[in-house]
Order: sequence, then C-alpha cells, then structure tokens
Amino acid sequence: MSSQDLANFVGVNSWQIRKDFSYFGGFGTRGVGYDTRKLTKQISKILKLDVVRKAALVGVGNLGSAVLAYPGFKMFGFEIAAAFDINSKKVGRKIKDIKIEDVSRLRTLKKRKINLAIIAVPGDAAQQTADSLVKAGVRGILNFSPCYLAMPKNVKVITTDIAMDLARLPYYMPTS
Amino acid sequence: MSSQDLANFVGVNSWQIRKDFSYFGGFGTRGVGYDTRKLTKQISKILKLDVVRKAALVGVGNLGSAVLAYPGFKMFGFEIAAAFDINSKKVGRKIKDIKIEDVSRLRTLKKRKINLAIIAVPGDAAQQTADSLVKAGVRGILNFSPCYLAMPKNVKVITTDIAMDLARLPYYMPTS
DNA sequence: CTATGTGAATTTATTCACAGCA
DNA sequence: TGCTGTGAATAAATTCACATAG
Repeated sequence: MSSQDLANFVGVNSWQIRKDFSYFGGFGTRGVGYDTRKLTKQISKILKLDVVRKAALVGVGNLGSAVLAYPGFKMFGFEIAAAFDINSKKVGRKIKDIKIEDVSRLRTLKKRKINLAIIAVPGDAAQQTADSLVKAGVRGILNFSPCYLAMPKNVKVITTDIAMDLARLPYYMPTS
Repeated sequence: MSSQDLANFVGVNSWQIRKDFSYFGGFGTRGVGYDTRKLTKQISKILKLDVVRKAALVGVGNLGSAVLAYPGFKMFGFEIAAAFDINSKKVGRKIKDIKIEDVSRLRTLKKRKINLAIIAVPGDAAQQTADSLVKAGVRGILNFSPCYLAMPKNVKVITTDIAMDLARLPYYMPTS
C-alpha cells in the first residue's frame, strides 16, 4: 500500500505520511509501498500499544457506564479491569463482569498493576480523585471532567469534555 | 486579572496568552490586566458561542444516554433539542424531557432549525447517519464512532473516540 | 511602575522536489 | 519505472524583549 493510498484514507497528503514515518525510520519499500501488517506492528510499538494494559474506571454514572459498555478498547489492547464509585448503592453491583468497588479501595491499584485510569466523576470531585489515583501509582489519566487537573509532571493527563468538543464546531461552520 | 494569572490557570506561559489575544485585538488594559467578564464575552463571540444553539443526538445507546444526561452543554449555550434512534423499542420513550424519535424523522431537522448533530451510533451505521444529517441541513457533526466520515467540505466533522484518547496516554508514560 | 501588545529572533512544522533504491 | 525517504525551501508557530499606554 502506497503513501498515497494511506493519505486518502485519513485525508492528508502523501508527503505528510512519508515525512512522519521517516522520523521513526524507513518502514516501506521503494517502488512498492508499505506492508500494512508490518506497519501496524511498528507503529503499535512506537506508541507503546504493543502490550495489553489494564485501566481503572472511577465514577460509574451515566458516562462511566457508557465507558464500561464501550467495546472499542480492546482494539488498542486495553482492558477495563476495575471500576470504582462512591455511591454505596452501586458498590457491589456488577456491570460486564466488572464488580464495582468502593473508592476507598483505589489504593489497591498498585498491587493490581493498574497504572491507567479513567475519571468520570462530577467536576468537583475530579481533583481529589486524581490525587488518590496518583498515590495509588497511576501514571496516566483520561479525564472526562471539564476541569484542569494539577498533577506532578510524571503523570500524563488527557482531558476531554463532550461539551467542549461540540463547542469547537460553530467556529468552523458557515454563517450563523 | 493579568495574563500571568490566566496562564497559571491553564498551564501555559503569559506571553502565549497575550500573543494569542493580540491576533484578535487588544482585550486588556496596560498596567491593569484583563476584565474577565468582558474577556469571556469577546471570546464567546469569536468562537461563535454567543448564541444558543440546538443540537440533535442520533443513537440513544449507552453513550447516547450519557450525552443526553450530561449537564455540561448549557455552559457553552448548547441545548440537545432532539434525539433519534433506529430501535423501535426506544422510540417514543422520554429521557430528560426529550422524546426519542425514529431515525426516519431526521429529515425534519431543517424545519426545526437544528444544524448541529452528535452521532453515537455503531461504527457501521455512522457514514449513512452522517449522510442523512447532511441532507437534513446539518453543518456540524460531533462523531463518537471510531471511523472517518467522508463529507462535503462545507460540513465540519469532529471525531472523538474514547478508546483512542486512552490510547494516547501510554506514549507519554514513563517505563513500560 | 505595572502589565499589555507587538515587532524581531528563534524554533518548529509543512511543503516541495528529486535522488536513490527495489 | 514507481514509490520511498530526505535534504532544501518555505511557512508557521513560539519565544523573547521592550516600547508604550494606563
């Protein structure tokens, strides 16, 4: 498959594909193109997606439940291996083979070798949740709360807010 | 409030704040700083977030339900004004004052002055859903399906995938 | 005196064009 | 001959430093 083909798939130019790949080495064969099977493996390795990783979910509300039910994680080698909530009525319940635990048990994450977490709690609880996660050894946080999280810099945080994503649209839309 | 204060809030440098603002004009007062009230209004106008906008949701599964329940939209002046699903068991049901309609009724969006939509359907239905939306006059789409949508270029699409967001974390995390 | 706004310097990213390998 | 990989050229973004307004 040529860089032109790849470019068509993702909507960029062919030279962007080639230049980007070149920063990590030569992935293709001149005159032929790229072996997509090899390419996928190499990129997975670069992005550190070549091992199965366990992640914890904190906050099993509407959004958290949707996260638990989302089938797309295994495509990237992720497994939601634990779920936590502060609501005692939810604790103990099972969703998709995951038993919901009390947030006090977040400290067990280190022993369980879970160093990724998804925060889906109300905004005013996000910072303290994040602090607990870091204490428990978590090094990467996907934050669905619409707020900035102050974190030590050895912890990577990605914040994503549905409403803010929607808010980006009007700017690019024609006329009112 | 000074550019330094604003910078601290969002975790960037003060000159980045000032430079970015300067591209749109002088928002502050020398020696004093920025009037946050005015600033918010001016930025809202630039981002076209100064009017209330109606959006439609397509796909009321786990993720769609979470979207309907999400309280954060009104902060940006959005209102989820309609919800659609293909499942006849869901059609007619009410969630948060929104009655779920059959997808065949997507064509009514133009009359209802709704030109923003959120797609939360399975990946294999995303493209045709998007096509229907465009036919109905929608000009901005927030796409939660993990796939590229081919669209006329007067339609702005923002695709966001929970799993892909999570997948960005390992690259930045230290060791293994 | 203080904090903005902005030219100038620097760094980074994008685009081009083609040498070089299969 | 065809398509990659990459230097060189161009464009854009970031950072600096300071004149200037309040």
